[in-house]
Amino acid sequence: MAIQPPRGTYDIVPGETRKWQALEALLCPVVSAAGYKEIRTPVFEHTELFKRGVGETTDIVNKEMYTFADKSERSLTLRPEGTAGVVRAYLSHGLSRQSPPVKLWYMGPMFRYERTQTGRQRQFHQIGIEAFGSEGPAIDAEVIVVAVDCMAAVGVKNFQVHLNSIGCRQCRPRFREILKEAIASKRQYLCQDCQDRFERNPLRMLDCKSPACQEHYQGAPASLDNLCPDCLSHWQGLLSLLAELGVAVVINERLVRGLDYYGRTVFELIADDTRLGVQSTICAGGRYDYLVETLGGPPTPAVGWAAGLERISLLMEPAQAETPLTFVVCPSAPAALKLACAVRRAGFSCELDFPPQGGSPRGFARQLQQANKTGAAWSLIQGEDELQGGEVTVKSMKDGSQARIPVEKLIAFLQENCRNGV
RNA sequence: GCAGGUGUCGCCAAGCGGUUAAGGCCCCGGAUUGUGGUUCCGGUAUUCGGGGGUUCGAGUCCCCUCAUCUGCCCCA
Repeated sequence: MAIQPPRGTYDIVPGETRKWQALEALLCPVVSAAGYKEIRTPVFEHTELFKRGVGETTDIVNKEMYTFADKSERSLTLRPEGTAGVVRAYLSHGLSRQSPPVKLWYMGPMFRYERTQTGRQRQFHQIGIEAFGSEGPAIDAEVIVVAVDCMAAVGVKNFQVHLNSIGCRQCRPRFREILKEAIASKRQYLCQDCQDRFERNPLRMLDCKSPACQEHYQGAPASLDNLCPDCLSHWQGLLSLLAELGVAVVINERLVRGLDYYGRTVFELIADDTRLGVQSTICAGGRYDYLVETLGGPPTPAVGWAAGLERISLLMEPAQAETPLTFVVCPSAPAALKLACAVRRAGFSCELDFPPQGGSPRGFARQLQQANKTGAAWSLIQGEDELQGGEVTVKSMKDGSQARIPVEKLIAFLQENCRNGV
């Protein structure tokens, strides 16, 4: 084939759209039940929003953004994640003046200029929730439980909840220094990336994938041991709430997260499944108490997460094909369409035959063959005879039994014999 | 940005320098112009991702390019 979609993008074709519809249908009730309201924001924003929101030092901003100038030379960027835009909208619409907490959810495409591989593409989809205005650990716990419930709703089972606290404005700078001091003597043995991180973002050293680096970090100080009293009590409060709620967590003091705006609680849902390729994180989030302020709003504590729908989709079974309930078999195109429309308006799905390109109308047997191919449960046969007498023959495609009834009784017949529409 | 793998019909796939490019599925048509699912018959690639080159001759060898996959980095 000559014509391809751009690298990293893909079409969701009819065989797969059902799965996506199912994903949305399954997830939406979970977040709604928890009181989150859907918000839809633009897929592109001012570049500056992401630079300030996500952080200048992050890879996302440095090398992964789809940035372009519009015809008025404004610098715009296809959103690489959802939180910055949601916070912007939250401020744009004065939602910060609503009684807290303000709880929002979103779902849609995100864009990151990366090399593609299993579980990673340039246009991908996320669902996420954000809770603004509550500081206590209870809202952290709720947010995490909603994530766990979402996985249950879509049938994803093999995952762990990794959890950590990386401290706040008070204690993080101090911890950063403690960490640097502890590592300083080993600095020359670290990988190049970690040597850079040492200056720019020391915490990121801790989740380096290099086994050699990890060796050197054995026994390195953990943020959990260096929390200020407030952060410590928040952390302990969260742990006991999650225990109370029966959410098993793995305390992972190496968990840091890539985005600058996180503080205190950070967590990831990590799946163990080869279908994800080398990827494993299906949902990630945390607290970002300074982001609203950073973007020009009032100081507002906030916590949320985003989950990758493609990755979740990889863990789900293929959806069942869609099949019409009935299929009209009739030599007269106008009569066939008329009958099909009547059936459809009564709430039953109905298909009929259309001649292929360059072909002549299909004969009786061929139309029945089409009916069979679509998987229809019933054929509504209206040949010359039936048309004459204002009748229709209803044939079960399952057992071949059939009955000839007046057309007026067709809807009643379907209502009686076919329970749930479809 | 880096490292490997792959690219022959809508899908799977043979072919590995020599006249007209297997096969299967799907699709289309017929056997069967009022009864499907089985079966049988027939049809569908001037062309092998694209461009150069080597050769009497290339899908088959070489070079470049594009796309795709897997991994690194990073992330959902």
